[in-house]
Amino acid sequence: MDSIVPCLDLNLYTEPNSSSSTDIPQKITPKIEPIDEPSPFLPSTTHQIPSVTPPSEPDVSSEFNRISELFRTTFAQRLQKYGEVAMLPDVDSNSGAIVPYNNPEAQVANAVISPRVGRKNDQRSSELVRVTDLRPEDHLCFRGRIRRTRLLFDSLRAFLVAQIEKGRDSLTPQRRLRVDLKVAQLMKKQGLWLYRDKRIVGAIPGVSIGDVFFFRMELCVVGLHGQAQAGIDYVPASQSSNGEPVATSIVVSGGYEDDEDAGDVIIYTGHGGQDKHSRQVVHQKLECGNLALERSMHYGIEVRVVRGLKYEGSTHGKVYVYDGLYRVTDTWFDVGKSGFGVYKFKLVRFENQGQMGSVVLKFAESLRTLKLDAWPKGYVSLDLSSKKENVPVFFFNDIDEDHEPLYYEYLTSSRFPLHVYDHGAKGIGCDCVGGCSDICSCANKNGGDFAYDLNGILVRGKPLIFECGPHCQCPPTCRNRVSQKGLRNRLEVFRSQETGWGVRSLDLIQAGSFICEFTGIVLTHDQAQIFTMNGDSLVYPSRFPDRWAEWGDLSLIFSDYVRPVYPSIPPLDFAMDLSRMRNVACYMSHSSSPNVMVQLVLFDHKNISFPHLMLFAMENIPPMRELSLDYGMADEWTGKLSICN
DNA sequence: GAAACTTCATATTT
DNA sequence: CAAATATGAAGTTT
Repeated sequence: MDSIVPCLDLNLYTEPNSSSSTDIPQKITPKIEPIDEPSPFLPSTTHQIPSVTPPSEPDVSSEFNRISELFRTTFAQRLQKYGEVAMLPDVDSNSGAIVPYNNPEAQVANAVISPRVGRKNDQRSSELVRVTDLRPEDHLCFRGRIRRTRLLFDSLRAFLVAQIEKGRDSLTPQRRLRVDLKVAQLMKKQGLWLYRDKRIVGAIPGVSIGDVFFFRMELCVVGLHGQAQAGIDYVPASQSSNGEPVATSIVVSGGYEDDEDAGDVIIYTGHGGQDKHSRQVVHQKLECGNLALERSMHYGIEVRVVRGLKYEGSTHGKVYVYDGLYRVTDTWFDVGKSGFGVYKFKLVRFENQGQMGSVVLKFAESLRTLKLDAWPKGYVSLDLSSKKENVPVFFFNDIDEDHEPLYYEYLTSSRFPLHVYDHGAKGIGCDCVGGCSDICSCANKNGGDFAYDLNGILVRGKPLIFECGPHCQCPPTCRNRVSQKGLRNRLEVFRSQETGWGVRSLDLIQAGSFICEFTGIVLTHDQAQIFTMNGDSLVYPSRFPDRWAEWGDLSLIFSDYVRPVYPSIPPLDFAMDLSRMRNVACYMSHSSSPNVMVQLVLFDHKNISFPHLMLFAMENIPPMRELSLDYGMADEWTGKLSICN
């Protein structure tokens, strides 16, 4: 069962008319582009290929029409010739040619990621599998694996960025470093790239539609798209059981001028034919990814689509969004805008998939500038914080008339008992008048490092972080003030059928960045006792598990990694009263695989028993996706995750 | 806009 | 002949 299709004639793609190959002119005139290696679908006399410019000459397009026609008829002929044997199952077929995907048990076993064995040089397996019908617990398992992998990628990147920043002085010229590549390389060396032992056709288990990636390499690491640069990923002919390549995923990043992206329907340009400056300068050939995409159409193989989108706020102005599965429905040879031959592929999105992530991103972005009367129905309040936060906190409910969140006073920062501040200002802050550097006394309290990189990304979770604060001499722009500055993303409290209340963001939140504080009136142990007797429910911060330890846990990369234990702090012994004053954080739902975590921070006083509860993103959180926290509650799946590891 | 960068497929050499 | 090595093409990020 390891072959995807019965064997075909391996000579299918070699030039059938070998006698004529020596007649092909290498150069005719500077204006005419010879095709060095004619595809079998082109006429053997290639010197009639149209001139470079101008593209609009009538004989040019007619010549291309002729070639295009020939291309089509050759497809048809081949289909006629091989169609009856070369059939891969469609999604609903149970021919079994793709290694088992009708047996739920087998699917999981089949696609479980195991350490590479027996394969040399980190090569990917050529074995095609499709993973379907995941049970909820399977999905959680795969999701967890993706999550841990991405957590490692993101936090390893933050770590390396911080290291580089630290070693850099202002005199030496800045080296341009590709930290993303470094991260990918390190992870690959440790065998941490996912799905290398199977080629997955269709969805990657654990990757959801709408998942957002900041780096192209991250797509490789999670197995979504295996090419570091090329837009078409495929099983090469040499690895395929029948000698034919098969495409499994594409990235639509706008690098080709002839692409037409209408969302559900994409006219995708094949790759090749470009010069260093991404201009089409020669005709494309039907080979590599182009041929593979054509084969995927022939066999009805679904293709994953990732879109590269412009996005302000990303370090390089671009993000990648997984938009789901498409099928190739048509292909033809065309004259591109620059006048050279390009292969085109029509891709149509499968129905009944979730909304496209790229659409959600664009929608959330459009809300920035949209007039209020054009907003969707359901916005009860446009700012729960009444302008106390930097950005509005929206309140959305299109389900019922429950307006409860409106009835609380909004608290931007936790209110501690007065005695917490009762120590005088001596020895609290640093004296870095001109801005903080490595020798800053606050940095020293963190163990000699700043907890954040220059972009404000948390480098590594710690038991407690010391930020500079009101008692420091440094300016408010100091790099060591991140969580005290309040919201940066437009958050939204919303009514949900499943979770009652929930929180989501209208902005894309990058992994490792600060989201908001979890605020309330802080009660000492004794005060809390009295409250509990009155029947009021309180939140006990000590119940939040140490999720911070996961952010920046590099033990899989560096064998000498030790989990940070400094500074050691006593167990939290206070409660938070949310009965009158609260902020957006308390509406976050619980999850045992949360995308938000608690990091304790101190900045306006020095009592380590009463730190602020600051919330940071553990993943890249796309707009409109629900934020979740681990409140330390038992989870119904907890006992069933043993198949994971 | 140029340089740095990595992977992969294929071609070539040992 | 298999393994090692070289080359070119792919496109993103700084």
